[in-house]
Amino acid sequence: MRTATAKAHLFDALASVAKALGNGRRAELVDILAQGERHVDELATEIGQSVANTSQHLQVLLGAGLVRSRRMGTKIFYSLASPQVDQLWRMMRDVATAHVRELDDVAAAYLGDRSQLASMDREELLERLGSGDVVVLDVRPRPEYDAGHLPGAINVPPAELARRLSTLRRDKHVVAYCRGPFCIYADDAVRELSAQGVSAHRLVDGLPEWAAAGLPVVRTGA
Amino acid sequence: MRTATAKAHLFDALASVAKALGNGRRAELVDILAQGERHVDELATEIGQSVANTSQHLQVLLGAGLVRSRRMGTKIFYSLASPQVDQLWRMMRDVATAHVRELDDVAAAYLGDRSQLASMDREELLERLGSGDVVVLDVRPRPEYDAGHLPGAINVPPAELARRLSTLRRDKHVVAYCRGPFCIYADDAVRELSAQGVSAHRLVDGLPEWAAAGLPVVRTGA
DNA sequence: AACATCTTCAAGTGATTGCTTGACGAAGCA
DNA sequence: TGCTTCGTCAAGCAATCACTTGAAGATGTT
Repeated sequence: MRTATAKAHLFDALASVAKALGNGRRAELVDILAQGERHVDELATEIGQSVANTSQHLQVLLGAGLVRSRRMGTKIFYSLASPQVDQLWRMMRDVATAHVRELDDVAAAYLGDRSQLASMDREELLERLGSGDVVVLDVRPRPEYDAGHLPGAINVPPAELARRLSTLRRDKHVVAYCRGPFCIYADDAVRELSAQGVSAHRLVDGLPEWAAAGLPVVRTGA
Repeated sequence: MRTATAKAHLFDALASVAKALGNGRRAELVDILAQGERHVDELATEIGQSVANTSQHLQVLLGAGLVRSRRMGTKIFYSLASPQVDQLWRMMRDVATAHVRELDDVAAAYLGDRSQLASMDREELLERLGSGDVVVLDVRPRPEYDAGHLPGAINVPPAELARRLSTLRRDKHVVAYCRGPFCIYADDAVRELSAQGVSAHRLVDGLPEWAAAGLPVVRTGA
């Protein structure tokens, strides 16, 4: 076939998207950027890597076209190139959940035992929001909350969990959410609240899934 | 964070799916397996690699849980682990189409200029199928046709194109399809037919997209 | 202009990847 | 039992990857 190498190049180009996503640190970055734009320094802290290494991972994502960057003063903010990328990331997670052998084990090792953790899905939360006896807790870093959160949600960043949970009113039912199904922040909040005798549930999904379902999202600035 | 490495392991596991897809040869394999199960020897020929190398790529896909294998006599057949994997592959292609810079160029280098090529989408084909003046041509290797094809489609494997196209009846309108948007077989057929003065169109998508749209598919054996 | 902050770049490292070659294992057939 | 076919395994090699360290750019502030 005259075009054998051309065909190879084409499929290499198609696979380049997966190649860019095919690294744990870059997957973490995409998971964070699915919440909204962040600058390099924050991202480096979030994924526990050096700024230089984080920057290089971001260059790889940039090269594959999965993210954009824009400069704001000395900081450079990265964001997903489109909602399509978020959708791809979520589907990849679903496939991993369904098909990757060791996923249950490593998830349990990180998240702990969720079987004792009260959870709630979107439908139930929507119902109970109407009755007004529910407080929604956004357990993500401030910039992610600002970039978009559930209507009426209160932000309690993970770093402030211990300090602020005790000040929460105890007469209402608490539903906590964070980044998504593999994010531990809401788990921690629910465990802490339950230990204090507060009725608390974990929303099974995070903000990206809520937004992808076409449900309303509030932006702090706007 | 006590769980920093546990978190890393979790995201490594999630990224393992993308890692498995992140190679051009493996992407080709998935694209072929999306048509139906095939054995190693055929797959090696299709992607133009040695059997040993193809086998190793298949082991990687197997390790990530993206494919299954079953032995039939001396042959071992591989297939996608679930329709979800096909869906992921299609979404990845879409993201690449939208975001990978050089994709247009490498696609053009392999596929040639499609702007002069008459094409037809699913809706139009469905309409015209009712009127009965259309012949549907399945331009894929025989095993893929057998694994599932459009109702009433005639199989003309790529290797037999030149020999069989001239025998086709010329009083009907021909619509050719193959594996999907980046498959060249239908292009070749349409070009050849057009050169012979036969009215021919290329279905914009392939069989997997047809099946994913919930449209009827016929299996040869059943 | 000098300095501080944030990010990228460049070079170097050990580990992994993609391919080759040749040997080995498993099933079917003579 | 020996032969054939089909696929995997093992070793080896060049190329790439993920991370580190230290220097260099770019912007904003003093």
